[in-house]
Amino acid sequence: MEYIINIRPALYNKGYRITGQRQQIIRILDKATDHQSAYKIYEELRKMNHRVSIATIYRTLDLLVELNFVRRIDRHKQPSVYELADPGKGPTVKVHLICRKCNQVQDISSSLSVMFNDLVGKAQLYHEFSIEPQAISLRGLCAKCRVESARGN
Amino acid sequence: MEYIINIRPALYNKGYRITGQRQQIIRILDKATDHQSAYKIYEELRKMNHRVSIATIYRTLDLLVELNFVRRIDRHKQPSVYELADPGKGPTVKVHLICRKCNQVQDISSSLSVMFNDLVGKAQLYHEFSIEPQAISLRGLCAKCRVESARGN
DNA sequence: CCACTTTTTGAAATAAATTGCAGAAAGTTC
DNA sequence: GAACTTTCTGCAATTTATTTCAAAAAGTGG
Ligand SMILES: [Mn+2]
Ligand SMILES: [Mn+2]
Ligand SMILES: [Zn+2]
Ligand SMILES: [Zn+2]
Repeated sequence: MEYIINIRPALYNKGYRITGQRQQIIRILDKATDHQSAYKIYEELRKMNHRVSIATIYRTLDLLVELNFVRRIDRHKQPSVYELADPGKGPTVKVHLICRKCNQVQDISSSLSVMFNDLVGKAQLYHEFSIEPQAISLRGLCAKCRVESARGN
Repeated sequence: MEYIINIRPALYNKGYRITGQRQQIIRILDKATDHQSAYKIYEELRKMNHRVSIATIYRTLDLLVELNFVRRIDRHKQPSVYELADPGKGPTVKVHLICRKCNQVQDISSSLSVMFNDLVGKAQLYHEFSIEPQAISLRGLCAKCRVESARGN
């Protein structure tokens, strides 16, 4: 909620401009309860009669990901989806389970999430590679789809 | 080495056909010491006067990934690269460090790799989600690029 | 508010990845 | 190996994502 309040000065301090488009895009992500694709954000804004191009959505999401305000969740052969990263609050790496059949995106439990973070921290130290807050996508089959594909189909 | 020997019967048993294109693509992956992109494989085969289309390369890689013979390493804004998965040999999930500046792909140490695998196993049990052997991409800055971006530029 | 510099934007072009479809090749049965 | 069935391939079309570039907007300092 009111995430825009935190991002605005952060953008400003780095010399990025506070444009209407950027604010609207952040607002959409902030209000959303589920993960959003670039195109979904685009449609949403057009519905509200805001003037944006899809290119701006992609560029803004790229920027927010680079600044670690947003995580990109990569689904193969499906458009990526995005979520706010809430820096400061807990683990920075979030793990998602992506079903390769129904494309559903599921968050991993928070305790496992903490363990993943610890491990990523170790990898960072060992390899002297600064890993950035982000989404890890684990692909596979969800319980429902596994049952379905087990019995034929 | 001679990886094709293992894949051939596996394909056959699942009703997939052993085509010249598939065998050549597997051979390229097998001989390669580094990670290969679809286009690189395409060029390689054309150089050797093999008749293939880029669409077939993509389709074959998709198939091999689905059958867990190959891992897809996703790099954002750069074509994905691929490596043989060597099922049977050790951990099934491999973690890669991808530098967002120079796009270099680095393998994680094998001991950390084992730890990641254990954790992925736990996630699989807890969420009743069958996670498939694959590549996890961790994005960030490699040591070299971090130094460079630290001093201006 | 005006003049000025720098960043950002939309629209269109381009690039990368995917898909539809008709012909070709693989596998099967005699 | 001919006839037959099924899968696969190449090509072209399409979709999705990215980039280019001139015009617009944001920020700065009168
Ligand atoms: Mn999530
Ligand atoms: Mn590797
Ligand atoms: Zn599913
Ligand atoms: Zn680098």
